[in-house]
Amino acid sequence: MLKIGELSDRTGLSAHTLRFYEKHGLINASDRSDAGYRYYTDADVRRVEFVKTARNIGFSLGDIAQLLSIRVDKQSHSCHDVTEITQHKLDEVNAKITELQSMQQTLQILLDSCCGGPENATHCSIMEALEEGDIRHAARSGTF
Amino acid sequence: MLKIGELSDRTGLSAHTLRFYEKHGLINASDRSDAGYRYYTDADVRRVEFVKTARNIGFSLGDIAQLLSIRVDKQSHSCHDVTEITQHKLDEVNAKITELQSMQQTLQILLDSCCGGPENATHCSIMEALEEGDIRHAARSGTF
DNA sequence: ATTGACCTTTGATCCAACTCTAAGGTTTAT
DNA sequence: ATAAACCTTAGAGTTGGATCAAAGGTCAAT
Repeated sequence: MLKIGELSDRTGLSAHTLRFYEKHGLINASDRSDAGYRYYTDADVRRVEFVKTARNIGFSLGDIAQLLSIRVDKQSHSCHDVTEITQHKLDEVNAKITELQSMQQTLQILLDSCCGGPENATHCSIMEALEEGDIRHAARSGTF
Repeated sequence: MLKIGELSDRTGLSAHTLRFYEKHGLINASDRSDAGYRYYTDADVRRVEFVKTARNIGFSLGDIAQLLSIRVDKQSHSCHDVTEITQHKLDEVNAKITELQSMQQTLQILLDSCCGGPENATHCSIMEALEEGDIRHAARSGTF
């Protein structure tokens, strides 16, 4: 049985983060000491590693909660359930990429249009473009 | 002279957002009534439009603050100053795209590996991959 | 004069995923 | 016995960009 600090060492996640994941229902200590110390088993370690892998791929904690609920009862879930979550994430990622590529294009056009030199900015074409506001295909929705 | 609601109508930004921008130093009312009502000029409208355009491209409010300080004194700034901000943003966008493309690849590989059918998830290859944790090139850093 | 639309301010709330603090209790080694 | 290293909790703070609420003041039209 590992204490939280040992689980932290084992998984590379801070004790803070592990407690945070617990609060959000992703993990749970298999046992507690009389004083309330969390004790973890090897199965708990594997669960944390699963969470870590999913998080590294880019799944949200909400997605991961769903994946975990499939994990504990694979019999009652289908491959379709799993691909649905995965596909949804992929759709999100693709949408974000499209948005960022649009920004990228706009920024590149702006950069190409400006000399970038030590001349003063009185006639800077980037500033003029921002002033005009006639910028093509500027995308925006999420946070960046 | 426009009141904040009129400026809101004119620019499509809510009065809330306009006050928020003011609090963050992006804009300012040219005048106030005795009762404290904000009054805006056409120059203010142009400034708000500039902010809107820059924000639509993807610049952060901090970036926009810098661009605005160039805008009010173009003489004292160079094209280089402007391209530096723009290039920095482009670098950020490119980094984010790279990260997302890595996620995209991983997710696509996962999807390709799974039948996605009504079979139960006992041998689902996505679940197995998450369990193994041997997923190639999973990227992660910023928020997504 | 009163209605209703507008305006003011400060400060709270939201999102995600942590990250940290305060104030204290426990365990282990010396 | 005491110090170091660990653990506990509830709750606050972080980032960015809003968005809203509360509680009240003002203005234009009727």
